[in-house]
Amino acid sequence: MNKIKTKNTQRTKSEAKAEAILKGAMKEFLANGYAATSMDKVAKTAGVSKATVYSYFGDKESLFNALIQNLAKDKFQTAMILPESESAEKEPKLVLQQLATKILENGMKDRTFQNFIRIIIGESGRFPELAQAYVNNLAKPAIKMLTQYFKSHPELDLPDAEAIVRVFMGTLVYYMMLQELMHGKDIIPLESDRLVNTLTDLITANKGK
Amino acid sequence: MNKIKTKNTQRTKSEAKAEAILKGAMKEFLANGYAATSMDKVAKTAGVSKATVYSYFGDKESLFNALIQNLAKDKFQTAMILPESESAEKEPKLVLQQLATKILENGMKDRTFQNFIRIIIGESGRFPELAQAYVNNLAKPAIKMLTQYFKSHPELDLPDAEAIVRVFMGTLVYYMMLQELMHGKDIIPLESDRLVNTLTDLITANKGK
DNA sequence: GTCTATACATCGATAGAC
DNA sequence: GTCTATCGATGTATAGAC
Repeated sequence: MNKIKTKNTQRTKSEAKAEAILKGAMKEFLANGYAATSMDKVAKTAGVSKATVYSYFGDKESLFNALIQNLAKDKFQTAMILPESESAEKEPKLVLQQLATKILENGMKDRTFQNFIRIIIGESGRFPELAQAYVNNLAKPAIKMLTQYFKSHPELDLPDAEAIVRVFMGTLVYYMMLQELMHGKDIIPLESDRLVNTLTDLITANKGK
Repeated sequence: MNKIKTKNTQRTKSEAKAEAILKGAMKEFLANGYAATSMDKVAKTAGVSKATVYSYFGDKESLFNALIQNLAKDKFQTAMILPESESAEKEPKLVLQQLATKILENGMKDRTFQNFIRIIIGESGRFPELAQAYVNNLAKPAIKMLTQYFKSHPELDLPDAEAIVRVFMGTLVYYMMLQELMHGKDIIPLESDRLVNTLTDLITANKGK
């Protein structure tokens, strides 16, 4: 039991240091991108020596991989918002409006998340596995969840739920991308309410046949 | 006249060399990103010495700026496809289907264009002016053109043409991004025809009131 | 004007002290 | 295990020959 305790303490210490390194790596990589981030900077920001960084993560590429996989699996999982439990009884148009508004609100203000998206896309050519980690851990669950919602509301009369989900998500992502990531807010302004209203109207219009 | 001729010849030569440098810079920057591209590599790919590159473009940042602005203004302007002139007489649903299909076809196969998008987004935090050049020269004209089309078809009964355009473009861009840029093709497959059909159906459904 | 050669800083990674 | 010190390679940028 004493042995176990000691072991746990050691592991905790190690994990604490590994976490400090990951935290420093996050700040630097998200701010400067992969190539422009030096291991010296990561070590200094993490408060350890460069040799310690290497002893924990092997090399720069492995550290970057560990960081991004970690962010995709843990940190930004919360970016996916589920329709609340009471939503089953509410009007679909209202549920979708609230969902879209929440997604936009969360995404438009979170600079860290925006930098995460920037680096994932920017490095998706050179680190395809990291882009796929994003797809698997963030995009795919969100799509599945929304698809399930649409399929559970046959009164919406949507013949292709999977495709509708892409319209829904694509509209919101493209808006965040143009207005925030690409700094288009003042060049091509558009109120988010107009977008959300138009989008949810299109989906719930019911084609009146 | 002789003087002028000489001057023109000189300028042509200079411009030819500047073009060669830009061509080399394009290959390297689009393949490796900004930070990971060295001026040595650019010079070698362009077939000139490094000093010549610096004498033409000052420093690395200026060269990158010149290149991306050039690509946004000239090379990828063609990525924007106009509805054909006869389209005024055709069914809107058919026009939109053909337009969406064309946009997807052009975007999904063009690796150079995909790398251009990758670097624009990836560097949009550190080079906001370049992201805005993309918005001004590529996104904004496309949006304006489509908005004009929707406004000229009142029978579609679209209360907010600007917002509808964002839905249209966003759906297509998000699809290209997930399937191609982020290598999600095999993880979350979806036939482009289903997407295009669903999208154009939504817009032309006419709400049957 | 265009080249070669080089200055000077910083990179990723490791050896060796403790 | 974690540090300091340092290696060789490579980066941006420029000086000087022609």
